Amino acid sequence: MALSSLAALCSSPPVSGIPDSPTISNLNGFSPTTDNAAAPNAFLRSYTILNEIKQLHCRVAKKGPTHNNELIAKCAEVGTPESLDYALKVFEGWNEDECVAGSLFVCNSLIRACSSAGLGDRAILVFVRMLEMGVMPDKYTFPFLLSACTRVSWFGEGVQVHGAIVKMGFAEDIFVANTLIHFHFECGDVMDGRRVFDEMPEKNVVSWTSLICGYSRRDCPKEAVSLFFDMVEAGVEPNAVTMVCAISACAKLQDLKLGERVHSYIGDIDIEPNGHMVSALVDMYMKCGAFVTAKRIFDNCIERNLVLYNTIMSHLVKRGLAREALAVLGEMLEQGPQPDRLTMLSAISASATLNELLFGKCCHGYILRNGLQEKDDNINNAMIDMYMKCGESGLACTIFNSMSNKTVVSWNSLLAGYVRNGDGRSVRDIFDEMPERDLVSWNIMIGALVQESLCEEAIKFFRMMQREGIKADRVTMASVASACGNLGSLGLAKWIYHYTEENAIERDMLLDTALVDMFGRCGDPRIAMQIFEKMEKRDVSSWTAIICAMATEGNGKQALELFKEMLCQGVEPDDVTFVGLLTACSHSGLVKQGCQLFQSMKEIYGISPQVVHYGCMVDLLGRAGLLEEALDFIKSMPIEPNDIIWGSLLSSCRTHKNVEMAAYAANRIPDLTSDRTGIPVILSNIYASEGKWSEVAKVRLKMKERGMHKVPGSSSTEVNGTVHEFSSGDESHLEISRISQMLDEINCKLRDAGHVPDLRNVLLDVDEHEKKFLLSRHSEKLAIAYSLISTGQKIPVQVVKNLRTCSDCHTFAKLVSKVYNREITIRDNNRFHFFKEGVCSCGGFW
DNA sequence: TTAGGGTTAG
Repeated sequence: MALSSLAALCSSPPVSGIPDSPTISNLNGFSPTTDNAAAPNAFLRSYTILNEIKQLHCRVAKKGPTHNNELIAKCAEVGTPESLDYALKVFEGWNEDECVAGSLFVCNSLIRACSSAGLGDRAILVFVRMLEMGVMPDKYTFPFLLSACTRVSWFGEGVQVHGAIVKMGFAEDIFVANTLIHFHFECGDVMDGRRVFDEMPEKNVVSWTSLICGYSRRDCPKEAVSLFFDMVEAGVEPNAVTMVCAISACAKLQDLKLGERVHSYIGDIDIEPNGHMVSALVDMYMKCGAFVTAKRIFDNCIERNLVLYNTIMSHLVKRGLAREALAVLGEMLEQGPQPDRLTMLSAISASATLNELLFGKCCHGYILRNGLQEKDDNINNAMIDMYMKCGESGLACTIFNSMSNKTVVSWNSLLAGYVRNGDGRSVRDIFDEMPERDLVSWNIMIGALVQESLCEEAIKFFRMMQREGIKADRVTMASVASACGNLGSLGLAKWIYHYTEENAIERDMLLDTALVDMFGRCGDPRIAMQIFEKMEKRDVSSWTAIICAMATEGNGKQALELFKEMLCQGVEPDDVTFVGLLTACSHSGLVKQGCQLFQSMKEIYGISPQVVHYGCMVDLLGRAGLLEEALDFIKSMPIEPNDIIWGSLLSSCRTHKNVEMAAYAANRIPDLTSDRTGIPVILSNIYASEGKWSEVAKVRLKMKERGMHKVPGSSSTEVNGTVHEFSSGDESHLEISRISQMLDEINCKLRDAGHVPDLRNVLLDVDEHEKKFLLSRHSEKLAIAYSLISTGQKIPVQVVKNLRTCSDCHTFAKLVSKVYNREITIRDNNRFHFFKEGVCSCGGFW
């Protein structure tokens, strides 16, 4: 469809770069071209009246000044800026002789015309001038005048007008009071507006409607709908305008049931739905998620006006149905009405979603030819976004630089574009350069840092944002939760959760899913489950997050149960769901179930396994000790196994102490220098644990030659909000003597309980006594000992380790949990271990 | 004479 619309959208084919400059034909303000083509009758009428004005002007010149009143009234009737300018000039030249009967009518007409044309300041000038000339305003003057004040946001002047109304005794006039309600609500003075309504001796449908509309527009849609029912109760019958206001309030509340209830009144009171009402209904049903009803109302409406088209288009784009939105645009281009700036806003947005650069450029051309960008910064902002999404940062910058009024949205669009296109340096420069930063700017930066896995930096930015007094929202908190999940700090996770509750941050599926994921990764699957269970709506990401939370906990059975429930609820799994499921099986030794799931991925769900899924399978078989099967699986893979696959097999060889296969796997890794997986370290550890020190020396020499270093083991634990970090054999902690004493006490108790240290975990060629000492000072042991001496009996010990925990530390933690009756959690670089009463949740699968 | 629908960036 996009291409068929191109011809209609472009008067000339687009060229590379920015299309031609605008050419707006202008004939005394009336353009006989496209602008008036949609409303030929209105145009002809205006044109006829303009001719009449010209004739009148000739007569005035001949007959003298008294005909000026007639001239002004005619110009006001035309209502264009040019005719009004002319009328105002004539009005300025008024003298006292011309204050004849009928001048009040002329003044009122002129004020009304200026107000309608958006020339509120002129309307007020006319009012001042009429007072100077001694023409006394009447009850018709004030609604026009207040309306003018409202339109140009001259609230101070409006309040003075209110004073004049009271003094002159027009306050009880129903028309004047209705306009006052509207005026005060538009100013934001809800209380004053309400007072006017309450004090009215007599109210009509317009009074109620003004109040309902006022509350709705002032972000009090609940009150608006409640007033609608009060009005019905009071026996005042709603009209079409009331219905539009009430429907619009339901749309703001996104309350489908309420919307349907209000909608039903249209039938009850037998109002013929007009264009305004249809647009409001379509908008309401779309905002309430009733897409089918909205579409049906749109399809059934024969006389589709501009606003209706714009409403449906913007919602289609928001729902990701960009092609359908462009199909609606195609209909408009064929049948009218002519697209305006809001149509083009949606069209640009659709082009951006679809990556349709050519179509986006055509929209740009149309916008320039019709001068739509001149009065609307949003259009330029949307075009910056569109060009950025299409990867054309140069064109986006050209528009940005050409803008005389760059708003924070323009800067944010540019910033988000650079984040998307991966230019990290520019991102920071732009952020620092921004004259003003709002919530969205900070969200873009925090999101970008999380995307780049710079999670500590993301948390720092969040703190900076708080210091600057910017209040976080659900988007901020979802990014922060994601950062925290990567860091694995349960203390921070709890703080983040508490922060969202304390600050009443609006919760949605995105934030809830991020919180579930965060608690899963930070080792509290119980809280993850509590949040998940309370979620009203869950998509595939939410289900995947809870499945992964169960997987890291080692609760494979529950992960599989959740998967079943997810399928029952009609949610289709994706590739990430299967990573969670296969990991869950792997961590729980559910080999058979894992193999079945892997099989079903392609056969039932049509998802082709990627290298990550093959990695999970190698892990699943390897952990269960099925090393030969794992090797056969690798050999049968349809894709080339990478270092992660071989690294996974290597890890299993370490656990199950198969040195020969480890050497075989290590030799399959094409380039040991691409050390993302710590493969040489694992290999040297395997040799060391078997006492093959000459092999260890060879691997370490290779590592040294290639400039690679073993990452030292380090564990951290959080005590009273402070993170304490320990490396292996670390003696730098201020309380090291107490920690050592505690470790000695623990070791005695464990020895009494029959524990024999597994010295194969000491990867250095030293004597047995030294080995025992080194083993007793592994970083996780130091962290556990410190936590035991610094926290109360009931507080669980939480340790995060950067590498995989060794078998001796694992046994140590199990026994400590029993002897000291304390729950211990260790999150290593692979999974969680929950120790309680001498048992670990991993069941030996690590 | 008064009151009404659609708005870009994370």
